[in-house]
Amino acid sequence: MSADAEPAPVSAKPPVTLREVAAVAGVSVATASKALNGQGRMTAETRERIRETARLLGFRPNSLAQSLLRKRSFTVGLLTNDTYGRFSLPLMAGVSDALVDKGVSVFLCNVEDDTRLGQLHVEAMLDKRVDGIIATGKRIDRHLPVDLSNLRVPVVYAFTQPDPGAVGLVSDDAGGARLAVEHFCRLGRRRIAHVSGPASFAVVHARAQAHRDVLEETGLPASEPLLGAWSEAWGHEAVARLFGKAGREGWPDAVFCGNDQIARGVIDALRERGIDVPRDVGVIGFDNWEIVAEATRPPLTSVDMNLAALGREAGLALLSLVGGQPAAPGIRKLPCRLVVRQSCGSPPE
Amino acid sequence: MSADAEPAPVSAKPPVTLREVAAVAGVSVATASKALNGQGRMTAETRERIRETARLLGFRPNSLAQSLLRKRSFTVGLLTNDTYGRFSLPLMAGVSDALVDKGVSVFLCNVEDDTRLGQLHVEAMLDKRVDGIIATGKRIDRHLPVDLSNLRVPVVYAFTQPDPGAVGLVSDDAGGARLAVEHFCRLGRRRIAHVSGPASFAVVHARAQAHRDVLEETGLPASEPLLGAWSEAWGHEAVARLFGKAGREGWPDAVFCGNDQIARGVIDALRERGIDVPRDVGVIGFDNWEIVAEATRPPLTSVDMNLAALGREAGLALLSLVGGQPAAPGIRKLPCRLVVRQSCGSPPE
DNA sequence: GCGGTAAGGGAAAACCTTTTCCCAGCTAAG
DNA sequence: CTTAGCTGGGAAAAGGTTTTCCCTTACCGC
Repeated sequence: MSADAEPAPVSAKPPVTLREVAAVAGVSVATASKALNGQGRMTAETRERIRETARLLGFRPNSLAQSLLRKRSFTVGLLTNDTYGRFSLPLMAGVSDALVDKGVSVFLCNVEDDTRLGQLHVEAMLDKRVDGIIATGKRIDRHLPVDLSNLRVPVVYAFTQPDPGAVGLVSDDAGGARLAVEHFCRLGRRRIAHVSGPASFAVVHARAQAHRDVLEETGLPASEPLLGAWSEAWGHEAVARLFGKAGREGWPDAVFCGNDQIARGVIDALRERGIDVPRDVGVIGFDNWEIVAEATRPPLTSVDMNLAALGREAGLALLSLVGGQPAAPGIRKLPCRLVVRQSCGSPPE
Repeated sequence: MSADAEPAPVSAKPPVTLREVAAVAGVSVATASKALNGQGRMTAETRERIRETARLLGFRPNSLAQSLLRKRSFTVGLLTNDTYGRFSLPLMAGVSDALVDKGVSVFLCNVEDDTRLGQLHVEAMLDKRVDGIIATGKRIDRHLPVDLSNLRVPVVYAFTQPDPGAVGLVSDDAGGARLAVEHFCRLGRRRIAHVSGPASFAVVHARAQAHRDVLEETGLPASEPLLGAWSEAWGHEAVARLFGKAGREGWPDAVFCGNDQIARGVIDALRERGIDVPRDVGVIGFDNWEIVAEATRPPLTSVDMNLAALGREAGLALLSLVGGQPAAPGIRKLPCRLVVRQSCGSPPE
């Protein structure tokens, strides 16, 4: 029983190889390979016999060996600096979703804001012969802290600032803002305020401009956006500014907020002042961060950036680049959608 | 100029191989390999010359070829069903952090709650010859929807229910609860209530038991936990129950909440009733979800599960298993820590 | 019966690196 | 001078698969 005495490592036997399949089936490895890949010529019986043998033995081809030869690893790298963020998660899920059933796996690399770490990850990915790289971040007007411009593999940028001449996918913030403001217009709101984040964010200006545009197109009174922080506290303060002055006449009857946290602050502050949402004032947020939007009282209508779809598109775009299809460089904007809940006056059907 | 006319694929030349380095340095590939890996015997000059050549040419060894030979791919798979969750992110960051400087990359696989998808991912990972797998989820008392019990590679479970006989790492919820309740005791709070999530969660019972234990040890009056949902709304309702009865004497002077959202609801509800936090009632949450804890007024003291550390430990544990070290099977509980802010009465500092 | 052709299958190179031997040359001891 | 031992370096196999040729056999028409 000496065989039994062997200290089984972690677990049993090595994987079954094509050579073994061929031996059992009584053919050469070449024939076995061709049988399993549907290549070459042989009788249907031979092919079927080999296939059956492989199935019986539980043969699975060694991806490493395949990749070495084919020069395709069926692996891509996903680079992000949004460690804890809620933007990268849906995006990653979308990427993974688009790739999994093409047999492509995703290396997740978190580079924080550390150039050295980024370099390290990129080199590791290239060493492992990824077929391509998706770069993603936490805001669309900033570069990742790592240079991806002259790599041997294609790169797609999603929700982060692309290099010039590269393929980039971002959400259409202006379009999203239009959705919100136009929704208010349709509901008959006349004085639509805009409370947003810091002026250093490009999206703040894009959304503010869309807000202005819609007001003008609709013939509503212009209103300057209030810029502050991406926080509940700023929502409170903005309400103090907007609704501080006496005389309801000057008050807005709708507030479009730059994110859901601001919106949450706005709604809480309005309630504290006895102003009813949505009767007196409608509120719409941005990001559709469900856990916030649904906990808000009343539940918050919000603009969703469709990040999972963005991720899917990024995955598909990368795949076609890897396949050799030239993709049109430049930034492609994907539409947002409005998720209507109860904070804007329209009953959710 | 026919060479110029060639449609450059995506980008230039193939990577430089060891063979080329050897040719340029005027040695055999065997010697080149040994020079770069510090193996074999040769004059210092030869070794240095080869190294320099490799550096000059920008040689990077092909991981695929190395892995094929060494039977180590320096990749691991990370399986999760917590797509949008805030638990898996810090955990993943920890895992990645622990592995990156050992040259190990991480395949991120999101399996939702779909057995078929899980199977697909696991097979893809095994085909790609991952060295091991880390399984993680959104709660520690549920299995992933996929069987990892008889794989050819080691598996470590982190923040999810492990298979019997496997290595599992979870947060010490009871310990975390003790931290919170004992902190209240030290601050002189006498009537410490507990508002938690649904009874179907194991952690709810573990934390409730710890709460009871500390009260008993300290000689404080017992109090039954209030079980509900993981939501702000439940926090509001719990306050209505706890503080509804007339006569302040029966009111708690501290509430330990099962998560930060409940705590947020509790604090908001208390404020609406004119009960001051932390003067009249101290509140402590669980999870230390910073974006919520810091937006709460006052900022919320909360128990942090140290998920990044958990992830790091999981990564290291897996690595040692891969290295052949037998790890003690069973569940290891990692300590939580209390992050003190202003909601419990102790000034931060 | 012969030439031609197509079908069925195999040998071997290729992918890139690591590692085990082995060899040639030299030195030092006997 | 012989032998042992060491030094510096190379040849070749190994790892698992794919793919390009090539060879054999059988069949067909004449």
